[in-house]
Amino acid sequence: MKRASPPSGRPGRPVRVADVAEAAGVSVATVSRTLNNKGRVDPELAARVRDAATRLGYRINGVARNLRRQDTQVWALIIPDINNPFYTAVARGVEDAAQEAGYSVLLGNTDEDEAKEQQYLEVAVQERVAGLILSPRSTTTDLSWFGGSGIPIVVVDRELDRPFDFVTASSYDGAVAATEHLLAQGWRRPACITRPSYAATAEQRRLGYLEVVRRHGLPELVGVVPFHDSGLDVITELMAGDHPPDSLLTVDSMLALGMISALKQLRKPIAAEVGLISFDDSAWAPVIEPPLSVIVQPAYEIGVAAAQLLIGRIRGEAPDGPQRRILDTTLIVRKSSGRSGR
Amino acid sequence: MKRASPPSGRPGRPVRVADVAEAAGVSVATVSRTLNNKGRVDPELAARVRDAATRLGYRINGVARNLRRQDTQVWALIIPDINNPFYTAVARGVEDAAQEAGYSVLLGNTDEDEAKEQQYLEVAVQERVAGLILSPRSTTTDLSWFGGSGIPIVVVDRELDRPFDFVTASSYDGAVAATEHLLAQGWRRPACITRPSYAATAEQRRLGYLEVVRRHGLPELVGVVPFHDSGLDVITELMAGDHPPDSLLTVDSMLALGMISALKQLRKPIAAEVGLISFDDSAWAPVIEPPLSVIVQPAYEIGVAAAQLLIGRIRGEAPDGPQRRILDTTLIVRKSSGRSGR
DNA sequence: TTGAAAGCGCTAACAT
DNA sequence: ATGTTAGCGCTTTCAA
Repeated sequence: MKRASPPSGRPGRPVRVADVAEAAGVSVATVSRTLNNKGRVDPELAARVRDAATRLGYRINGVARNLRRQDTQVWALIIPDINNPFYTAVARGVEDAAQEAGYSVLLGNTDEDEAKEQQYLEVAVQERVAGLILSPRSTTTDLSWFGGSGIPIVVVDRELDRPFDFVTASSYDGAVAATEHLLAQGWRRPACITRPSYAATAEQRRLGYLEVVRRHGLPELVGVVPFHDSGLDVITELMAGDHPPDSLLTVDSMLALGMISALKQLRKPIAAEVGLISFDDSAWAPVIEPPLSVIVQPAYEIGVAAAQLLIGRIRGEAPDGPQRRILDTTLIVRKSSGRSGR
Repeated sequence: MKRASPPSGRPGRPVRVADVAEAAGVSVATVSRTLNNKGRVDPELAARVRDAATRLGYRINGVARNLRRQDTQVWALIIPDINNPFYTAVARGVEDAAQEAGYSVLLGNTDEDEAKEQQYLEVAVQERVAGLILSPRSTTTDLSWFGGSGIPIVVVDRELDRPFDFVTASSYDGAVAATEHLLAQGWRRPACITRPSYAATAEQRRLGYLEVVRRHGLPELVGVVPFHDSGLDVITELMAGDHPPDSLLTVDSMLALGMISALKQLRKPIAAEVGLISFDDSAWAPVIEPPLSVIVQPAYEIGVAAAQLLIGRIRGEAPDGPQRRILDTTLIVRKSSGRSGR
């Protein structure tokens, strides 16, 4: 099969500025200036250039431009797992805002794996991305070597133990509100089903929960579920123990699903016998029976805010110190957290 | 705040091969050869080079490498919407396989918008990506101009009307199986709730459904729901009509959720009064009441297969003509499609 | 306003 | 085995 190639120019090879220049009868400098709308250029010449460019099907070589300009139009977005609906939404927010500002985004999933995380960071520097948006695996993720690259970083969702621009939702407040809501519904033994504490958000939620139960002199019931696990074992054990919880706060939607299916298996009807509320809303939450009460994080907006901070840094318009944007969570009361059938 | 910079080298600027060469007391060629494991190089010199590189914190400039090699390590993945769990899974498959083969992926969401799609295609050529994986908005998406770029393309999920490497699940067969399953359960008036026909998969599913109802001499009940709509209006109208369906086949999970919530509103209990089966499995499908019967597409595997085809093309190992990989769908019978309470 | 030419950082052909 | 150097395609001084 013959390889298609644009008219004129070197056969089988992409068209270059030089080809356009030749076709338009001008110098490469004029072509560059025209196509970039930089400096003054005679309207007539400009027209000839544009005409030649479209005629030849010229597409600028971004790699060469980037090398020359010492700059790229690409961001890296490194997150734990795009399959988690929360991160999916964050990614959309980032992507939409990036796109609008003329950037593209390289996506990396770390799967809570430190090696993968470092590998993606490596790619980010090598590709000389214009900026990085990172949701670190752990509060202690190593970015020391990355600092020297001069690439601006915005941390999302999970905080680092070093100061960076940072966007997240108020996990602590959300957990406090959720726990208090459970108590207001009449539950007396709420438990918090959470993730390993190296994830900053999970830890904040546990702390928020703890604050409330302590203040009320209630027992501290915490179940820690590894990532990529829905928590069946943990809840089964908790329920079988001497002091089973009467209600549950889960820190992500996967855990909520895990609890729903576990409680069904344990024949503990939700709302009737055990209250349930979870972080993160999703399309199915209002549809299931009983509808799931949730604390919503503005995930899309978190992504957008991160993008905006990054743009500020890239343009050098941002203030010197690290900036923080803590977005509010919202409590959406549906049926699962209520106390019915008693 | 002073900008951190690595020891030695030009202050405040990234370390280059030349800096490493100088520090190691060798030529740039030797540095390049060492770091790329190409050609023979004296072990002692190699050691000095590696030492200097790590000492200076050298990170290769991928942009320069790409320009020189006329090649990149990046793919573009252009899909309708990463928020759709099906595409999320495809993206993970692509990303994992890409990563393993040493590529990174640039993500673009088109939102079924032709302009955005063309814009991302433009970015892909400009960045001279090594390959493109595309789920086109429409069977007629214009790729004529893209062909000349020489960038290999693999089409996923939705077929194009022109021949390209293509990976999808057998939508037609899946729809046939689902519809037959509905009939086997005793339902007599299955309807197909689908998407606009320019999306090739939706069209295949409608056709599969049609084949079965025609063969059985049953009425053809089709509701077409625009993208980004859950179908409440369509189902309400269908149910209020003279010939309401007694069961539903939906072509994606968002539609399934739409039907579930619509049927609740219409007080038509699922399974008891109307059967439901949907394309695409999800984490919530087995958990809801009644558990949702589904036709599963191997979404992750579709992504992986697309990546493999792409790698074959890039390496020039693939056969000349376009290749097709049609992966099987699987029927998972749960409760929603059964006929209970009658 | 336009053009000539340097040079971004790297690899690879060529010379040693 | 090692070094020298051209050149990838572009932008941007600088000179005309």
